[in-house]
Amino acid sequence: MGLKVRKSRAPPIPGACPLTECLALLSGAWTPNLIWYLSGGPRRFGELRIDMPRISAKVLSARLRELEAKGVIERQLIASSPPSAEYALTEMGGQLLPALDAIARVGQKLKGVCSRPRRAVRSSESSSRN
Amino acid sequence: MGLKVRKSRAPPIPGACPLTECLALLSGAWTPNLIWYLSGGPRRFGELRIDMPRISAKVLSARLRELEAKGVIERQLIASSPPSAEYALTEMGGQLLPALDAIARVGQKLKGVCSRPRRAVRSSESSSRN
DNA sequence: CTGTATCCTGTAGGATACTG
DNA sequence: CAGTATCCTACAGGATACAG
Repeated sequence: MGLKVRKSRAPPIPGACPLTECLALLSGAWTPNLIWYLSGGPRRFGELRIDMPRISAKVLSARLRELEAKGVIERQLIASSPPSAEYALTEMGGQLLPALDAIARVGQKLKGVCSRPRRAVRSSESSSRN
Repeated sequence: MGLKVRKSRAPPIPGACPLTECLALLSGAWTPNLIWYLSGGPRRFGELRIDMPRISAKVLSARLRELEAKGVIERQLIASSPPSAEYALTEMGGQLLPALDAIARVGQKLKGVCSRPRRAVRSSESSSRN
């Protein structure tokens, strides 16, 4: 789809405009959405798969690794049974949100209405998961 | 390059988050930069090729057509010899700038410094081009 | 100069199957 | 549940050549 703000094979301009590098952080068709869904708080692998039904496990995994390597998100493995993993934006990742908000805002103005992800609290939030 | 916020084959989420549709406007590896360079005012085909040395004529042409079809930019053919064409952001296209600025701002904060495109006025600006 | 037409390649991402 | 490994395809984009 759209986001094709992805890691393009052909790097546009050497070191020209400031868009390039920042956009590189968002490369990958799913990356912006991924960050978007993490903006509401930590999220587990499986939950992200539900948030983005059409993403394949392979790609989700790859994007998460990339973003982790770039310092945009953090992974926390929870040793439990079944094992789970939580992903959350780092402080740096949070700095990307204003930009995504701006994009979303334009999207709203240009067409529809929508709000930041405020999904229900995880079902087992206050109960037990360990 | 980065944004690969491009036209992905696999549309992320059906109609979920507001990012998707707006990002679709920016699809294509060069699109964000293209809009960026047009933000400083009307620009000719050849000038854009200079702004983005590594883009191929084919792709530049394709992106321009797409953006024109989407109502983001306007094309003005100037019947002169040699013939020239000017591309400029439409009002709608201008609405995308805040978002791009936000992205650029984050890029700056995260790494370097850069400013909006303020290239020199076209050489023949005040001279003759009929 | 402003494009368009071909051809070709790299690679992002889906599907599926399997592991810890 | 949380991933990894393979395989495969679709398509974005570069190079080149040509056209108005």
